[in-house]
Amino acid sequence: MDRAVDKIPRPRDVLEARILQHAVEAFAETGYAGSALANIAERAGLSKQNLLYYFPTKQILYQRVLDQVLDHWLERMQVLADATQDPVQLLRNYIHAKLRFSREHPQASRVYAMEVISGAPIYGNSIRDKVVPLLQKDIAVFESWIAQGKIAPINTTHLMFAIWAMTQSYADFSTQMSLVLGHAPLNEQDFVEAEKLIVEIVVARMMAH
Amino acid sequence: MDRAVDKIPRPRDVLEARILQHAVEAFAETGYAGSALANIAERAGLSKQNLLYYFPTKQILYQRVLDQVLDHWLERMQVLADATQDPVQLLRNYIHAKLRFSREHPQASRVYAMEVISGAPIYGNSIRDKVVPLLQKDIAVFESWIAQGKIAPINTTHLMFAIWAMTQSYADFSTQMSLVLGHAPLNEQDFVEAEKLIVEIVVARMMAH
DNA sequence: GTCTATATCGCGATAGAC
DNA sequence: GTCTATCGCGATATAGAC
Repeated sequence: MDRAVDKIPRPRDVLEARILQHAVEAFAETGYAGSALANIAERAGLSKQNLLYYFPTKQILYQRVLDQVLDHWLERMQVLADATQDPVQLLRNYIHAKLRFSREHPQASRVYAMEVISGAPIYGNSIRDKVVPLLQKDIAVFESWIAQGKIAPINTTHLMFAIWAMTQSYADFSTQMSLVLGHAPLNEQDFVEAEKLIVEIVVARMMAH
Repeated sequence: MDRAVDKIPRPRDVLEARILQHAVEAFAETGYAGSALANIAERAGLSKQNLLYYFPTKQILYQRVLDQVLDHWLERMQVLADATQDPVQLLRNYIHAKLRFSREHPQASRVYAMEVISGAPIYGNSIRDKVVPLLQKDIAVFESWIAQGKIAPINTTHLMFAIWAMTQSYADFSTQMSLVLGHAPLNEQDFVEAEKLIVEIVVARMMAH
């Protein structure tokens, strides 16, 4: 019976969600050490002391932020699991999904990127346990396609790195891209062009013989 | 006459260089706000107060670090300027040079990446004045190749973004790559495989008709 | 759960002797 | 140029009233 009640969002849940949302923004803009709890609390509309009631330490808040980022991302990246479609279409869907995430949640991508660039001092264990197995699963899918002769042989691990890098960069390096393109922020057309190019160069190699 | 004397590295120059070197490492590991001057000074073997004699403020030190990173990088990236070679070989050289930089100076790449991801709050003007013109010049080279019918038509700007992202990621995301590959740090063979794949997928598209 | 008040600390930066 | 000493600030975190 308690379970039934738990399904209704209590004030605590919505408040925690609001704090987490503003924490993502802050960490993306100024990093872990550069973000002040007082500033995050102010954005979320409560006192710093009150924020510490919900998240006892800064590090716990940070880990919860990354948990949410990762859960959200992993949920959206299950595209390759659908084995009913052909490789090219699956890869299109995969690139599309990853680019959409970069467009719709750039701050989430940036917080994760900064953690990895810093050597993942806090979140390394979770990356090893949650992200790496998923990447390896996707790499295994590529391998099976090659074994079945559906695509040309290729180094699947580095292909995955390449796809990851190209899609991720439209969130992480959007500042630099905007300076090159002459407008900010990146718009829908930029992402359409990006997807077109990434799909093209990846598919061109996959179909090569 | 004074000039002749200046060519001999004075103690000040070598000390500043040593400080900058350790500052790059610190900023790459913990970011701007997360790095303490006392820690950088300790790495370099002098007192915090003494460090502040050479670099009056933390921000000045940080900008000098980025200046050095960029100068070094721009110097190495003049590959496309050589118009005597054919496009494919030039592009190979370009990718090779950028990957070498990621391998030999990963910390430099990471400091720059974190600054860009954060929205370039401190170094944005320098990026606009020094990096963007260079990228646009390289993009113009691609355009000329297309105009001359040497390579297949393609969105050159996003092709540049793609090459940048793929090569850059071998410095910035090496922590995650090491977890996937099962060994750290990345070794020479990893970079050979990376270069092979990046060249393949880019060239495959360039030669497509 | 939210508030006021405060403890405790590390940081960047400065002053001044030598 | 290097040293000792210290200022002033902002940070995380805690204590306790309501």
